[in-house]
Order: sequence, then C-alpha cells, then structure tokens
Amino acid sequence: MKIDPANPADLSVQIASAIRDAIVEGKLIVDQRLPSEAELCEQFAVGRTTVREALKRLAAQSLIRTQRGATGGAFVNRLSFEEAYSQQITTSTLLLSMNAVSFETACEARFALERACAPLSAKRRTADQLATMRAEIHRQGQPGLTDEAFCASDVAFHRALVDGAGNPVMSYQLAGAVEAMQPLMNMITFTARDRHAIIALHSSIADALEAQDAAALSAALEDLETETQSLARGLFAARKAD
Amino acid sequence: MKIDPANPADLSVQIASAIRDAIVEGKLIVDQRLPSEAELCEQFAVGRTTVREALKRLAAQSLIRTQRGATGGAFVNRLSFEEAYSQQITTSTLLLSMNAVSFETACEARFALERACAPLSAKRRTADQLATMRAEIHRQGQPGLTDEAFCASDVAFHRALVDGAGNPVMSYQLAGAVEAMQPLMNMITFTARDRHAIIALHSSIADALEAQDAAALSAALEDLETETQSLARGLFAARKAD
DNA sequence: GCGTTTTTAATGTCAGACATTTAGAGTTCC
DNA sequence: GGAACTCTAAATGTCTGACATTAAAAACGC
Repeated sequence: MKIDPANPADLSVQIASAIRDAIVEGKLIVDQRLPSEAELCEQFAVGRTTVREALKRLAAQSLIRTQRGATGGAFVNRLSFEEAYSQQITTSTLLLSMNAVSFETACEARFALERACAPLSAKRRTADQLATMRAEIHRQGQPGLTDEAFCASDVAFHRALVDGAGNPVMSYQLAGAVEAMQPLMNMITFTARDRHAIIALHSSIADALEAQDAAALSAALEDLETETQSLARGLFAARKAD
Repeated sequence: MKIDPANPADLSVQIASAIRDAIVEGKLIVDQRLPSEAELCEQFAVGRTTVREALKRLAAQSLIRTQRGATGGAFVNRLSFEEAYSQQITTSTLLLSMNAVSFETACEARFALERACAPLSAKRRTADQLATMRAEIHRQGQPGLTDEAFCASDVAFHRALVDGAGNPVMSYQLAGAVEAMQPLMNMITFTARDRHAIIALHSSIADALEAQDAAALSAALEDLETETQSLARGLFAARKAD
C-alpha cells in the first residue's frame, strides 16, 4: 500500500482509497486489525491527523470499525445486510429528492422491481409475512390515520412482500426502491375513496399471496401501479391548475 | 442543530449525524455552503479536529464536497447518479463477498431483477444499446479471451440490457446487482462449450430486444438463468469431489 | 481599462499534549 | 487458590496552535 505525495489529491483521500482497495481485493480480511494510527503514520509518512481523517472516511462507509482501549484499533468490518440496508435507503432517498426524479419514473421502477419478486414471494412467503401484510392492511383502514402514517404502513406492507421472496440480496436491492418512494408518496393527499381503492388492491395482493398464485399476484401489482400512477397524475394536474 | 456532550458516542459522529439529518430533511439544500470549520467549532463548542472528522465522514458519503481558497468551504453536494452507482457497486460487492452469499442466491436475485426490466427494455431500447450488446456478444466469441475478460463483457452486456429500460432509477438499483455478480462469476472457468451456450443465449436476448418482443426476452432470460445456475452447480459439485 | 501583485479567507497538514477507554497483569485480602 | 481490586500500558478521541496551500478578490501600477 503506497501513496503518491506528488498527487494533487488530498493525502487522506489517497490513504483511504489505498486501504479500501486492500479490503475490496481481500488483502485485508474481515475482523483483521489494521495497523495502529501511529504505525500507519510511519507507513505512509504523514501526520496522525491525516491518517485519522482517512480512517473516518472508511468508518463512514462501514468498511471499518474502531475500538478504544488497550487491545483496540481499527478492524475490517463485516458489512451486515442491516447496515447496507440503511445506507442504501439514505442514498436512494437523497438521490431521488436531489435529482428531481419524477414520481412516474420512481413509481415505474419500484413496481417493476416488485413484480420481479412476485413469483418467488408467491412460492416462499411465510405465514408470518402474510400476517404482517394483513395487519398493515387493517391499519390502513382505520379512520383518523394521517396521510404520513398511511404511507408508512404502505411501505411496511411492500417490504413484507419483498421479504417474502426469501432472498436477502433481493431484499437489500429493493429496500432502497421501496423506501425512497415514501417521501414522494407523502406529497400526495389521499381521499377516503383513494384509500379504499388502495386497500382493496392490497387485499388482492395478500389474497394472491395466500393462495400462492403468482399470476394473480402480478396482475394485482400491475393494477396497483396503474391506480397509483393515475392517482398521482390526477393530483399533479389539479395542483397545476391552481 | 445541537449535540449532546454527555452522549457516550463520539462527538464527530454526533456532529456528522446532525448535519446529515439537516441535509436529508431539506434544511440544507443543494449547493448551499455550510458554515466554515471555525464557525462550526463555535456552534458545537468543539475543537477543529472534531469538526473536520465529521466533515470527512460526510464527504465519504458524497453528501458534501469541499473547496479550498478564499470563497471555499463545504457545500451540500448534489448526489449524482454516477456517484451513487459506484458507491452501490462497492457496497454490493463487499456485501456479497463478506457474507458468504451463495452463488445461487445472488444469481436468482440478479435474474429476477433483470426480468423486471424486460418489458420496459423491449419497449424502449435504443439502437445504440442494441449495438453495444451485439458488440459485446462479438467480443465474447473471440478466441483467446480470458475468463475474466469474458465476465467483464458479460457484465457490460447486462448493463446495456438494464439501461435499455430507460429508467435511471432502475439502472441505479440494478447496477449493484449486476456488477456484484462479477467476482462470483470470475470463480467459474468457462469451457469453450459453456461460452458457446451463453453466447447463443445472449444472441436470443439481443434478437428479442431487436424485435421488441417482451415475451421472448423474458423467456431467453429465464433460459440464461437456468443455464448459468446449472453451470455453476456442475462446477461446484466437481470441485467438491476433488 | 487591463495585467500583475498582494491580501485574505478558507481548507489541508503537522506536532505535541492531554483525556478517555479498555484489556490484562499484578496485588491484596480473605 | 480465588475473588476483588488496583495499576499500567496501549490504543483511540479531543484540543490547541502553528504552518502550508489554494483560489478568489482587492489593490496596485501602468
């Protein structure tokens, strides 16, 4: 691992990058301890500040964790699905909000991806996941529920559907797509009639899943997308007219 | 934005977290300049080192960028799809390699997600994307190609397919799934016969895409998954027998 | 006016000190 | 001998002050 002092890029960036590469390439393996800050200073011939800033960069990406104390130090972190989920969700959410992605585009992507797990979810969904979905449907029907709570429940419902595929990689990839929709959905105000329509479609989805009928599930998801898109279109058109 | 000095968590983590929340909640908007390091020191009543480490954490997640010079400082960064792609790819790759995800699981997720864009790609693929895919197919057929180069070309082929859906959100979500497969695929040694079979399936995919036939595209993708899975199963079984 | 130079306000890096945490070795007391 | 306690050492976390570097803006000279 070497850095180039003549490189115009910040030293801490170069050091972080060198260590990251070592991790990605498997030269540093999970739970292995990195040299102490003092040793890294010597190795790269830089001050401690610089080394520390490099380590903070890696810590921010969950690539390493640090521990204080006598046997402490920086260790290569096993990136858990949990950590990766939450990072993905923040990134996806910001990506959508900062790039003015249209509701239509985001919605299309989300439903396309959800339909991808339909066959697997139909085959593998557990009773537990089904119960979660039914519970969320029930919650969505309660009077006095705020729009925000309704959307949150919607997200929970869809996450259960995705998790039903029983494939952690897929759950991870879709977490971002599903959760990042919430702020967009929150922009919508749902009338009682809108909610009723959505709840009915959610019920069809749950029914199809219970019957393990992949075709019905896909169809129901498609209907839900159509409904959601037309709902949004109507609302944005009305708002524009104001 | 406040921090709690009594909190056992590191101050720099708390500060980073406070600023991140402000960005996510929209209190700090894109391209807005953050207070200078000195001002942040005062505001949070901590040393400059601490503030700087917090800023480095945010920079590592591409939430801010810094600029030196008189009018410099830290600015809220517009998270571009490009940046998000590459972050997603590193994270996905590490996630798979560190959690001993089986080839089967990863492969299933990837193909399920790719089938999700089949209908859209069939509708929207550009001539350019089709040409890229044909070019990659041609490369894959060249003799003397290393296994690694073959896999890289495979990834390029599939990315073109995904991009064909013309939905940046979907491309972003799938980038991780497609690219993270490469290291796993690299573990496989392809016989000439294997390559021939894969190239034939790639051609069917390109043909279906050219004809804008969504059903044929889905079927071809399914065949490719079956082929890939059986190829891997055969190889792992053989290796185990050794 | 238009180059050139100087100033200035930032971030980047360094060195040294002290605070805090934690494991483990050592010690004491039953 | 074992349990509780103390001490020590090694590591990260934080603070301070200094200097280097960068880049824009202001001042200057012509």
